[in-house]
Amino acid sequence: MTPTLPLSAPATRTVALVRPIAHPRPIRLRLPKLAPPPSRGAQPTDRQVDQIRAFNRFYTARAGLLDAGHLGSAFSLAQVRVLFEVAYGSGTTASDLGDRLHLSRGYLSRLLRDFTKKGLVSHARTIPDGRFKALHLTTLGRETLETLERAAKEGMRDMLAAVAPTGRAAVVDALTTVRAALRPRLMQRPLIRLRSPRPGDLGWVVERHGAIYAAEYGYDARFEGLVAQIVADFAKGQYGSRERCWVAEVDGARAGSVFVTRASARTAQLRLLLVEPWARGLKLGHRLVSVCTEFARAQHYREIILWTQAELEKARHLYEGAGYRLTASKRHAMFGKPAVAETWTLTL
Amino acid sequence: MTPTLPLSAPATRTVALVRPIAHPRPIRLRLPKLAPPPSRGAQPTDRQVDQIRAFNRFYTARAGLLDAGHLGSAFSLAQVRVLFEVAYGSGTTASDLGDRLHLSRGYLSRLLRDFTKKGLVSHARTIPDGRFKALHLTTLGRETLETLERAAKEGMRDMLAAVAPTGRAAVVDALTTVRAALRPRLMQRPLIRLRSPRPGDLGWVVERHGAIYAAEYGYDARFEGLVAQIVADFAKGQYGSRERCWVAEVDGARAGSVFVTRASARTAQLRLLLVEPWARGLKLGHRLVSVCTEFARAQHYREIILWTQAELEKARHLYEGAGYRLTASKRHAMFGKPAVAETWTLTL
DNA sequence: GTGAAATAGTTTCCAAAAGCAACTATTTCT
DNA sequence: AGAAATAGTTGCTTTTGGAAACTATTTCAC
Repeated sequence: MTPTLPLSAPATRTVALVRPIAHPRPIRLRLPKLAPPPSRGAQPTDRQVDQIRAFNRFYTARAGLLDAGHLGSAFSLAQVRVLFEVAYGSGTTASDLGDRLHLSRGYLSRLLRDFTKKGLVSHARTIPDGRFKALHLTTLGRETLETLERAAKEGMRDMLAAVAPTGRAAVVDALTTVRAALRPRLMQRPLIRLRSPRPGDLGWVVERHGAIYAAEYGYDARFEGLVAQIVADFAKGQYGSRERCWVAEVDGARAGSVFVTRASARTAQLRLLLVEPWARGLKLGHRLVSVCTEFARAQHYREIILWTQAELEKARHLYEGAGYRLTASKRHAMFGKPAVAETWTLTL
Repeated sequence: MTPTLPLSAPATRTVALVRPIAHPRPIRLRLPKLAPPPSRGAQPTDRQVDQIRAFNRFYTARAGLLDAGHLGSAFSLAQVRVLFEVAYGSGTTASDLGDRLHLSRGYLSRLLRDFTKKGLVSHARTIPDGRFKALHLTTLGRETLETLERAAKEGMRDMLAAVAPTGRAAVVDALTTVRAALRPRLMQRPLIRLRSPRPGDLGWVVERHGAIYAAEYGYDARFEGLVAQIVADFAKGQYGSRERCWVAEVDGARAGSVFVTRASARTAQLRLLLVEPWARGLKLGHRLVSVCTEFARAQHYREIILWTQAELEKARHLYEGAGYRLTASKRHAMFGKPAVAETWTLTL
């Protein structure tokens, strides 16, 4: 499951060299000046760490405390967290709760006792194993939590309301992405969805192709431009429902993309298959390729092709596993370094 | 300071209507299916608030506590925060500190007394107003903090190291954007920078144009495609150093863009001027337009033009203030609704 | 099966964390 | 000059939350 690169014409594009002729300033052919990508080794850079810490100082004080809704209520932060966890994972046990909230067994026990006394929580020794006590919120408990939640939501709503309305989506998207990316591996199965593009998604595809291929393979600005061209052509909608794009979401955050375009009346082309580095290993690439094959079949294409680069090892495996076969290859140096472009074909 | 829309040809583009001819399935001309933008009123939506809260629960427990570096040290969270604030705003007073950290005066006083006793903090009654005491870290204090910071950095580094290397930049970018967007107005002057594009930035320009104009003006997918086309052309680098792009950063987060392209040998064109909604009111638009004018002059263009839409009120004012004059206008319906495209010109 | 070890939860005891209100020292405002 | 306000300190208090000893149940080894 790797991003892969079904891109435009493998034929070497001739770049017109413009020589200074009659202009006040000599014109050099120069790619739009793209500052070099900040190099990234195996370890996060100091700058990255500093940026994250700046965010933490700024954000956690503001949102972290505000978010519980305990301010102004009769409950402490810890109490609210417990109440919330009981509600969320109804039927959990005390020790499970302690693990999740990092509270000592003793303290937690006392908190729960108080809640029981106040009639917010009920616990019954119903589970096969008699040592456990399954925790549940009573109706009163749910109502109480409801109130707290309302306050918390209000706080967050106010925070977000301070941002210009059309800027809010950017904030929410960003946080969702962070959450998905930092999600601990193997913790719980993430929710994966394929959906149609929304405004901004086409640009996102360009951005991520540009950033990821620059970082991983050292491709230069021309590559990002090429992706923009492909996306622009797609957006023209020239071939109506015979072309299509999907965006893959992991836990609500954009994590991948793929396009099917019309190469000819009988040939479909899979393009711009991408999987975010942080979302690899979830079989996203596999699902994206599959949906393309299905679509191409449903649209009565006779075959589906794709262009990729030989160096994209994982992508090649993916295509091979999906039934594609290598049908052509050609050297080129389109993106700033020698490479081999390949054509793969799947007969439908 | 508003985003504005110097975009492509105001002439109405003829859309070829393809009629079903000899194909198994009727081909309808259809824009790539873009799901409608989630509608946003004056208030943040419930979904947005929920997403943010999901992030908070996930993140603040993890990073907020980890980030102080107090774990394993002899200091409590509060102590580290105080130490940090003293170092950061050297010379502040105790009450200022209390406000920022939300600690009671009494508690804070005691913490500071302990620090003084341990020789980490010095306070002198040097300020004109003898009631205050200016706080400073001693050399020992700085060394101590250094150690704590190192631990904190290590924690964050580990967290980030769990993300695939090429995905880290996305996480950092996202958090930086959030911080910039939520920065309290009027609190402190943000750091503004104009820089050359980096990999991914061109795509970002497309994305933000698509998302913002869809939300604010209801433009459809064709608009985003058009932006992609402009960006793709720019990336071809056909006119070398006579074309240029700037990305505006606010506190390290991308907040705006502008391009100058070659319309003809003597005419430059300002394009894709954009200011993120959350960054408005910082004179970003003004600076972006200025830098274009300067560049066009330096490149010996005779005039600089731009295309925009009549409905973009703030942008028009911006251009007018920069010396541009309206030289042509034309009705069209390129982006899903009737609009008036305008050409503005500035003779250099 | 039976005792030993392990696990879930409870309780007691205690230390640290942190607020409150009364206090001093200085400044500012009549 | 005296009153009111502000910065900081100190003593007293409550709350928070951990450590370890304790009970109840289950599982494991023999």
